[in-house]
This record gives sequence, structure tokens and C-alpha cells, in this order.
Amino acid sequence: MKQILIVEDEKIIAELERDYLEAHGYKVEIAADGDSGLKLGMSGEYDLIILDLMLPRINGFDVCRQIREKHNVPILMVTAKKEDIDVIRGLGLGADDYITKPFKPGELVARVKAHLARYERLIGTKENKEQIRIHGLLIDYGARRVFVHDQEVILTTKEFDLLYFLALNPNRVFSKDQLFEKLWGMDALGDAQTVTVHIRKLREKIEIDASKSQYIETVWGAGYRFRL
Amino acid sequence: MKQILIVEDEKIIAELERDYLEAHGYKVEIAADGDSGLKLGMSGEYDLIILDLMLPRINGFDVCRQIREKHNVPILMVTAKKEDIDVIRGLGLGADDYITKPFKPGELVARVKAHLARYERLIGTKENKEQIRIHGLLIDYGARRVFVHDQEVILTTKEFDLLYFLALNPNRVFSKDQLFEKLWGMDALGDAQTVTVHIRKLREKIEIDASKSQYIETVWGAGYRFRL
DNA sequence: GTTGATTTAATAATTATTTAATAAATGCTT
DNA sequence: AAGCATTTATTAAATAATTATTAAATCAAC
Repeated sequence: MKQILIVEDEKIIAELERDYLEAHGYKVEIAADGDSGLKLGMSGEYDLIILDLMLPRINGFDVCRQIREKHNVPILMVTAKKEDIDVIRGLGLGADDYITKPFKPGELVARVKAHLARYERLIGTKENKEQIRIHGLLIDYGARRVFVHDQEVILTTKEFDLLYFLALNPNRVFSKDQLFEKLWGMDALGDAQTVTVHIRKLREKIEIDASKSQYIETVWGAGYRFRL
Repeated sequence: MKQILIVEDEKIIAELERDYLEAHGYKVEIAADGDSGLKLGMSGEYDLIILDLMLPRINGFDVCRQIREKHNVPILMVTAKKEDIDVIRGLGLGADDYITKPFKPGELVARVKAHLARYERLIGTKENKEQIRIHGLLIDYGARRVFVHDQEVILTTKEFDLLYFLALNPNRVFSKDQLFEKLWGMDALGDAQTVTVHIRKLREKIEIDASKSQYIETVWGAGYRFRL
């Protein structure tokens, strides 16, 4: 679940925003002044920050600039005056979007959603997809079931995790060590060789012809890649 | 220099935009309909795309969606009606920003600048560019794939590393020893002659005519250089 | 305890990399 | 401009590294 930080001194507005965002499935926290907003924002715990320009103690400009120096988190600036927008933009603070009060709550939610989507697209911290369909393959994450051309294949836990992770990041190469760390946990003790064996079994089950894999490609010297 | 594509059927507007952007140091090309806009946009040669919603042949929605499926390039949507913006946002096409006609040219430039800056912040850190495109060459780092004029060529690990490193630092000459140290590690034991052989194989694969290299130049007595 | 999943280990198969030897090209000296 | 020294290109063979496969051992769930 995505975490959002609202930095806003007007309690009524902050809570209104929070309610709307929570209704759309986000986890929200509120900071009531620039000081605490900066402190929380710098923690790096949030996926997006909504930042009011006019704040007690430290103003929105400086909060934005300082957070931006350290983190790439999307920042949405909220201003009372439309004219401010050009000024802010001109300052090049690194805010990602600007929205003027009063705004329709739906608009805020739409922008939040759009920015989170873009950020995911660019950075690749993907949220779990419920279903993935590629070519003849259907991976149902909730049910943990996999179908190849409408024919169910039974996978073990590790096989499923492996397939799901690769399919979630298609076309990207992951080394055996990366896969091992991703799926077994970084402190797991063991050999990346086990990845090889699981890939082998997985292919046996989902590939028509194991010798020329259509889904999972071997990238020699680099790792494996799910072909899109 | 950043390349911008304007997809806009109204010639007057397109040229106005172009003039302003060129005055700010951008290289601009114009596509006058959805068809050619899509084709150019899909080439991946541009750093940003300005896309009008109403277009002949293929509308802006579909152009945006299709480009977005393949590329992460920032897309700015231009609409005539302010009311459209919420509709577009709701569709989740993956556009990065929205601007309504008529707009002050300064505003367009400011947004273009802001989006390019954000994009660089997130992606274009020279240390690990996700994709490099030069002339007909596309190097996809994450997928570890290389295309020459949309034709994939299969490279080995060392060949890929070599090409990627050189392309990341175009126009700069590296001696064989420097390359060996960079790619093999400073404590690697071995001969820089192996670099020569890898360059040879790399050229064989990516150069049209191996005798007159278009990508990797030999600088006699100094080393190799990726020609920009 | 039995079953099935996972890991380890050993070996085979495949592919990449390096070495080495020779040819070709370039620059320098006279 | 010819000849020599140096650097780079080319090629093939030898070596090294990586991945695939298989079977047996270990582990975990029921």
C-alpha cells in the first residue's frame, strides 16, 4: 500500500484530503507545519508528498528544495493563488506538479494516481499485479495459479514466485544472485545454483519445447529474462 | 542537445511552439498528423513529445497510449478544452502533463524544461543510463540487448560491456589498458590484447562495413573511441 | 512416517574468453 | 620514397567459464 504524506497547516483541508485518499486505498499521514513536514519527508518513508506552499515555521519552498536534494519522491505543491504556479515553476524547486486551492478532491486523487504510476514506470518499483497475461500465459497472483494456453500447470511455491517475478519485470535481465536475493531474502544462506534448478523445472512445466524457451530466456553471462 | 517532437496539425501553432523551443536551445521536429507522429514517436529518438489531442488519422489518445507502451519518454498533452483534462487523466494514458490552448509560450517552455529535468533526475544519471540511442544504434541496459536499425544483434557479456561503456562516454578515447582495467577490474591478470579481439568481434556484429567503422573508431597509438 | 518440495552436488554440454601466431597498417627515420 | 619499428587487425586453437541436466540428499508439511 502506498504511503502519502500531507504537509498542510489547515486541519480541515488536510483531513479532507486524507479522507479522499484513504478512500482510494492510500495510507496517509499529516504534518501540520513545515518543520515536522520536512522531518517526516526526509525520512524517505513516503511514496508521494502533498505539500502546501504556505506553512508555519518553514515554508513550502524550502521544504521542497531540501527533500528534493535527498529524495526522488514525487512532490505535489498546493497553492492558494493560481499566479503562484508560474513563480514556483520558475524557481525550479523540483516539484512534480502544482494544484490550486480550491480543488475538487477527485482531481487531487487523479493527480496522485498519475504521479505514482509514472514514478513506478520510471523507477520500476512495481506494485503487485493481480493478473499477468502474456502470449499464451496467464498468471493469477491471488489464486497462485498458472495457465498455459488455458491449460493449468501446477507449480510449486518457488517456481511460481520465480515466474511471477520475472513476468512482472519482462525483458529485464536478472542475474542468478539477484533472483536469489529477491526471492529467498538477502540474508538467506545458500547457493544461486538452486535458481538454475528451479528455472529448469519451471521451463519443463511451462515451455512447449524446453530446448528453445519461449518464455524464459537465458542471457549468457548475465542471467535470465522473461521475453515479452 | 535535447530533441523534442511536436505532434500538431495546426501549422501555425506547431511553428510557434517550435520557434519558442528552438529559441531555448532545443532541437525540434514537427509531425502534422497522428500517423506520422506515432511513427516518429515510436522511434525513441526524442527526449520529450508534445502531443495535440485532436489529430487527423490517429487521435492523440491512441498515439499516447501506443508510445507509452514502448517508451518512457515524457509526453505533454495539449487540449483545446480545459474540461478534457480530467477526462484524459481519468483514462490513465500515461501522459505526463496537460496544457490547454491557448497557452503562453513561456509556460510551455517552463513545463518542457521541468519535465526534462525530472526525467533526468530519475533516469538519466550518466552512470547507468537505461537506454542509449545513437544514430541507428539502441543499447538497452536493463534488457542487455542491442539493436542496429531495429535489428537485434546478440552480443556476449564482454562485447556488451565494452559497447555500453564506450557509448556511455562517446567521443572520448580510451586506451586498451584503460578499457581492460575498467571492464576486467584492476586486479585482473591478462593482456590488453584481449580487448583488441573483443573490439574486432564487436565491430563484426554492429558495423555495417567492418573496414570503415561507423561506431567504434581506432585512434592510432591512443586507443578506441565511440563516435558520436 | 510419508509425501512432495527444495537444495546440494556431480557431471555433461554449451558458449565465451584468452592466448598466440601471423598479417596488415601506420608512423617515423633516413 | 624505402625501410624499419610499432601498433593494430585477423584468425584459429586452446582454455576457461557458465549453464543444463540429473540424481541423490535434505528439509518441511501434513
